[in-house]
Amino acid sequence: MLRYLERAGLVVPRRAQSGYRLYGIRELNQLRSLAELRQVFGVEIGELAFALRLRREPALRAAVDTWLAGTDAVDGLPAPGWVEWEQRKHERLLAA
Amino acid sequence: MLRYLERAGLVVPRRAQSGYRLYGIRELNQLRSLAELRQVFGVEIGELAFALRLRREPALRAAVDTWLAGTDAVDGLPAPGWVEWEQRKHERLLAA
DNA sequence: GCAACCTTAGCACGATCGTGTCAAGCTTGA
DNA sequence: TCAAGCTTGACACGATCGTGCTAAGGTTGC
Repeated sequence: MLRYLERAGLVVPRRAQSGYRLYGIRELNQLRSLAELRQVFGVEIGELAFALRLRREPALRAAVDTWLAGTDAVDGLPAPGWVEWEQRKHERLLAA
Repeated sequence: MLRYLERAGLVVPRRAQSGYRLYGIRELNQLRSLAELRQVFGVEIGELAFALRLRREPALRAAVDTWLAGTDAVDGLPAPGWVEWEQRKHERLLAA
């Protein structure tokens, strides 16, 4: 389990010269609050790792933000007839 | 596949009275850029859904931000001896 | 009215997740 | 030196992901 979290980059302990993992209070706190996050919000490990990626890769963050902006941008609009019409047309073309 | 994305809350088309899904240009754009996100950045569907959750649930966002702040906060510190010692002690106690 | 298309529900199936356990070897402390 | 404890690598195993397909039935357009 600890090695799994380490591979995910979430809780990475220091190493002694011998290679032993050194879990300090910092890591213990991370482990405790991670368990809380999972229990309270149902956050998966991969999801938290993704949030970490978002924070470390600005390009990814920008791309995701852009995508999400397009998602909930104009949500309450009534469907204009032409959209429905366009939709039919595109559906036909979607065979490709 | 489309129904899967819909259940994930990522691409949710309007519905006709009959129940038919109405995919307009907006949804087609979402689908296209979603495919690009996945291909370019290796983003999984669940991960994007999580980013959406982050944007919609402020409490979750705050909790995750706090956790991440603790993760990469003081990363370059040399290990003080007492941390190593504490680590031993806590390890003994971790049998519980 | 009928063919073509949509709906949901459900099963299948390989891939990955999350976790545990076992084997073989290196480290450490008394 | 020797037992206890750590390391990595590997396998196992249920659960979920991502995707496709089929079945049974409603909608639509000609």
